[in-house]
Amino acid sequence: MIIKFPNDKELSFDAPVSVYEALKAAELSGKELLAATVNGEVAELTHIIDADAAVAPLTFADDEGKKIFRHTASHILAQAVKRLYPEVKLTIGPAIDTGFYYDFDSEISFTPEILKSIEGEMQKIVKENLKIERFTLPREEAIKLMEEKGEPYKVLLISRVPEGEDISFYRQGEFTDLCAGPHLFSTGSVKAVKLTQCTGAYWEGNSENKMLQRVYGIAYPNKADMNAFIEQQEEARKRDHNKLGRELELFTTVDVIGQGLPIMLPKGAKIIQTLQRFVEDEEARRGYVLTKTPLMAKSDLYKISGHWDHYLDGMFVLGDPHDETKECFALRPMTCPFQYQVFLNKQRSYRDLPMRLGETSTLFRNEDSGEMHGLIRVRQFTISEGHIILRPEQLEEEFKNCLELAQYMLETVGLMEDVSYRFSQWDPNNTAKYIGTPEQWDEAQGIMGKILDNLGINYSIGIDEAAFYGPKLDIQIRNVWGKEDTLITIQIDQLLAEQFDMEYVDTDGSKRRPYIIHRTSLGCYERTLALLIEKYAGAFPTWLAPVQVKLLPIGDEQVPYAKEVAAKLEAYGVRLEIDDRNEKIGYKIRQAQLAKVPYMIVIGEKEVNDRTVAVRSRKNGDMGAVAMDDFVMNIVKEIAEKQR
RNA sequence: GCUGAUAUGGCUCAGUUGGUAGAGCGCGUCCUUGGUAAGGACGAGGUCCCCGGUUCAAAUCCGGGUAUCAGCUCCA
Repeated sequence: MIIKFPNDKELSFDAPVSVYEALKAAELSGKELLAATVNGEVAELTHIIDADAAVAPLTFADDEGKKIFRHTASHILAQAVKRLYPEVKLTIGPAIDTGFYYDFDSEISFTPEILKSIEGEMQKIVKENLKIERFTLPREEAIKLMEEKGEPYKVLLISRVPEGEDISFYRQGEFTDLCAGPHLFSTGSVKAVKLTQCTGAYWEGNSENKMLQRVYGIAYPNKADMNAFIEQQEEARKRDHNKLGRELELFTTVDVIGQGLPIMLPKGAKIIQTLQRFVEDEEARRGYVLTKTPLMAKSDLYKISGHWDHYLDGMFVLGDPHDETKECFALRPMTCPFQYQVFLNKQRSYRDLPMRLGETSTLFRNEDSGEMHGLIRVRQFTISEGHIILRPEQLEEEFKNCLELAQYMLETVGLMEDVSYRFSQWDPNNTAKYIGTPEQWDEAQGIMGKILDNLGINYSIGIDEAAFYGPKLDIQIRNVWGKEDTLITIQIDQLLAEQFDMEYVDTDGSKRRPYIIHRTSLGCYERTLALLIEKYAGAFPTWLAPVQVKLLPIGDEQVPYAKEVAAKLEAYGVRLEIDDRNEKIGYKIRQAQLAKVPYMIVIGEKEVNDRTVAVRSRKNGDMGAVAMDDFVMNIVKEIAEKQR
């Protein structure tokens, strides 16, 4: 048989060989070798090759290599836990993007000290350099083995494997775990390992199930790589909007106001106002008309829309919903049913369509108490909301326009490069969550899928991620920690139009049901601000910066000229501050730098006499003396063009 | 909502086995200051998250809230 290798070697073997032997023969068995691919399939080093094949080595640099490495680390964790706490029940332990975890069912909770001791035991197991051996058992024997070992979760997992299939196990030293693999050759390769935290996690991710203890860890082939990762995490922490946003005095929270209800401080409010004006102006340019609808309504409205049946838990209800004799209100969690009343105001003709309604809309959602997070997840937020009511044949064109608008917004604020798309669909097995028939869902999803494919959007599919009334295109943004959140969503809805009995008179005089696109231009401002803080580490582009220019007179004598420069800038709407404190100039500069102001102007005697300003830009450093009028015109231009 | 942790002046944190609080930065006044993490002197500022309990005595121990953080679940 002939084996091909990526280094263009082709070797011939007379008898079956292990992957390791084959790679060794091809001089590809370096110290970094972790596993391999055989004809593209991941394989362990002990895997035996008995036919022609293409074999390539896998190291930690490969995604698959990382996965195998981390998964093996999770087995070492499980082994260490079983050594120290034999009564703990094992469940599952996969590799994840940043490391690995293992879920345990344990009576005692793993405190940081316990984690430390488990980590110590793991290091022992690594030193012991235990061989990791795979073996299989028939189903019945596999169940017997796990029953003997007292692992009920493993028995459950095996019982789900189809009859007749052999079950694979991995043994390292005294420890045996049910596992599909693959794994490393031995425990000795995991040179650097650290347990990072222990938290609760539901068995099988279902909040009805028992809560297990999830131990998270990271693992690397060497200490240097691990330390580099830890350092990188610390850097990310410095950009964390929840920390930086408070330090830069953009927002704060107050106990007595409550969870998920941030206070926008003047600087944060200024950024949001800038974004909001940008969005509203751009929408007006694109044919949107402005609406302003109430923040609350009687339960009657939500009963028609379906919110009362499908979203009641998410709403703040004012009054007693069970008292029929009194009016009951609820704060709005979405704008749709309110804005539809604009369309319903009079009889509509096809000539009115598409009707593009835009509103800077404040919404209220009663999130569970553990869900709130900085500006990312809040209970009250303001979104660039809008609904387009249209004829079916206008759907594709309008959808495209919505996407184009969203992309233009993201491009302008600088978030476009962190974007991914998710086509959020309903779950036909979870019909209680949704309104409408399977036929209607198939239709709406079919249309949306076709539009997305026509546009060439590279999307993932999220099952059971749809809104209760229709499918969504969610534009996801990755934050500093690599976590994804939905920033923008564009949805196709035919069901709420039906609930509200919306119709228009078509060209032939017949009445037809419109389609509706729910969409946002730039998502909700709180979340957008959070992502921007992290994106720019607080150093916003000039057009967004709450303070665009800081004037730093060197002494009292220079203050009048500073005020003259300020007046000139302010006449053009430039946002500025004058630091006229009695401090050394170096100190003032330092303070302005900490505040991440885009431009600072040091004004000394020379500048006053020459009618110039000594400009120091955040981006370009010391720019020297510039004629005052030139500086004013340049910064005005930069702001107007929204340069980054 | 669930699991775990945390809560001390504006910020970052000390506070030893329970004996009613400290530092640095920041803030204010005055002096001094022409250049990138810090000139000097003086000063103000704390219901030690809240409510109960134990105790002669609670920032410290216990219970219940509230808020914050990490994760799960849920969501823009």
